[in-house]
Amino acid sequence: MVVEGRIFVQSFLGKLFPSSNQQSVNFARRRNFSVHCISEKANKTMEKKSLMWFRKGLRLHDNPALLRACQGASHVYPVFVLDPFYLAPDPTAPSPGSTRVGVNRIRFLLQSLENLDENLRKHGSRLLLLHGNPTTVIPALLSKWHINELCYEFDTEPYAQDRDADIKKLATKEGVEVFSPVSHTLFNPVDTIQKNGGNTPLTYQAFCKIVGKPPPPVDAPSHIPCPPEDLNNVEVVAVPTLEELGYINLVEEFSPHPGGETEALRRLDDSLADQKWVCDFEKPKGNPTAFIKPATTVLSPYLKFGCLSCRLFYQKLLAVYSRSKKYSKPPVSLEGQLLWREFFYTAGYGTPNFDRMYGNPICKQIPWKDDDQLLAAWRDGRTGHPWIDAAMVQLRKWGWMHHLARHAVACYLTRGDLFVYWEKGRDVFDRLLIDADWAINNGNWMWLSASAFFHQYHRIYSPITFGKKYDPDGLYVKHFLPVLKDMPKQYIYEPWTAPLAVQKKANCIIGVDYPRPIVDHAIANKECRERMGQAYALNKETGGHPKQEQVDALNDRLEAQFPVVESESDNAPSAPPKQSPKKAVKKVSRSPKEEPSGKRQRKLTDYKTPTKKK
DNA sequence: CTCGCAGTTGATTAA
DNA sequence: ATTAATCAACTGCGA
Repeated sequence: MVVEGRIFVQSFLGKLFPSSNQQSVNFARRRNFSVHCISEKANKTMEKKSLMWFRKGLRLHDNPALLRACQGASHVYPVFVLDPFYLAPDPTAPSPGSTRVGVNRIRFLLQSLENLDENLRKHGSRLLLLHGNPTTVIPALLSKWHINELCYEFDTEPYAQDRDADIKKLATKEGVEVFSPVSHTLFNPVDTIQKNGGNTPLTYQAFCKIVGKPPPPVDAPSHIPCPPEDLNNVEVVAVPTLEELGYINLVEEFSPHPGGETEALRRLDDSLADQKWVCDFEKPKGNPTAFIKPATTVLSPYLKFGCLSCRLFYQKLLAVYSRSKKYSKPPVSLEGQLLWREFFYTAGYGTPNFDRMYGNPICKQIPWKDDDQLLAAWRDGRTGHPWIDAAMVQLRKWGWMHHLARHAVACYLTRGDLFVYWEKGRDVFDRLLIDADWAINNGNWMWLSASAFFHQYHRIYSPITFGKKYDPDGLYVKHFLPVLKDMPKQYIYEPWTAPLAVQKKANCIIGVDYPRPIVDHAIANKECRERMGQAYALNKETGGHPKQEQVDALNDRLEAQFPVVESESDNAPSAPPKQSPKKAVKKVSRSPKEEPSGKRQRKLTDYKTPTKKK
């Protein structure tokens, strides 16, 4: 994959006019000529007509593909192709959105497109929006509009690589010159891997040593030749509204982060204006429960869609640093965050099957559970652990949560408590996050599940104490889980420990209005660590590459060691769980003997009381 | 003033 | 980019 990628990229970045293609050579001569006589009444065939294909990179600033499209062109056609599969409502999905994407990210995309159109119109141009599958639409447009240059930003994701390879092949065959520069990332992952002797750097340190300084951003084009009035019967559409796409009666709270280049640049300047905050920034010290004013820049969704150039961000950030004698450093600094992004892009580009466990050479092979009930409880914010559930509700409603909240819920789903496949959690994030980014999301899920990059599987975030240490009053929980808004703060992270009278007074009966915890963390995390220990041992024995049968066999042994017991009558003092049968409380327990709820209850009651002993 | 006790803080460590 | 247990060191306070 790496080798193929390198050859592929060099073939169109290194040589602008592949000599193997006679038509391109001819075109190159014509184009050089046309630059000189552009103002003359030149023959129509000498005109350069460029199609600027937007995918990510939804911006005018630092957009080398757009800049190139504009150079010496008589017409530039700025195109975005809306894929109906990406947009169409899926009524069977667990939350509003299409099969692939939650409604927040669709909305963010539509806002970004609207803003891109506005910004193009300020230059006398406009966005040409079409519905369809880009693999068929783009080649059709090339011939309909007699395009002779196709420009788009290089994209390293596997889906994009395949799509772009097909389109480039077709375009080149038709004599269309293709220009596809790197501008979504600071560095070209191809170069970085090459600099590292053909090996993908798999530690942050190694990566940082290799890369050096990124190139500066390029200017926005000063002049954008407009597309002609006559589009040769090609139907373009206005940016649709959510309602027009079929999203009606949406009741969910919307993301407070609107899309668009203009908003991105405003937020960038806002964030960087506070020099002290920028220079003191240390990611691990951020407060994941801060939600009115988040503890980070929240520029990630703008970077994901390319509303904001990471190179502009980097340049402006270093300008702020240069005005200060002291500032934080990677990996924890803001610069460090941009480098983490690059690190995962490079790892994702250079690693086969980066988005899977099987067939992924850097991923520990672990017999995770394929338990849809546990997964659904986690996904829908009804694990019974308020800190986890609040974070998952924030994800669904806002399409965003703080990095450390992502750590907490990812750890909980995988190696910390539920032991469910990291790929299942990855899918949920990929659908709901407005900043969902293929490389970063997969990289972080492997990190948090101790499948790759990070291996200290004993380091488990507590679903009770981790949130509490940042927000002892539980304001974050109460905002996203209003059912708990009247629960006294000493019980807010463990409401099942509240006496029934307290639950009644708070209008929240545990097991009725809010679920009981689906696992006892004290027991579950112990079991998870045991499972991880055995899985790591198997990986070690087999040189890191156990066969699938060996993983399955270990799974069978672990299932025998840790039988799943359905809870019988729940005679805890705080009322029986009624709710739907789907919510059957599953307990993870070392042995059935430990099951009596009296004993379990005592363990779970281990919280600090404010009362003093005498 | 000192002692004992209870409770806190911080470093260390094992899981 | 962890937590909980442990222990030494320390604090506050009443006797």
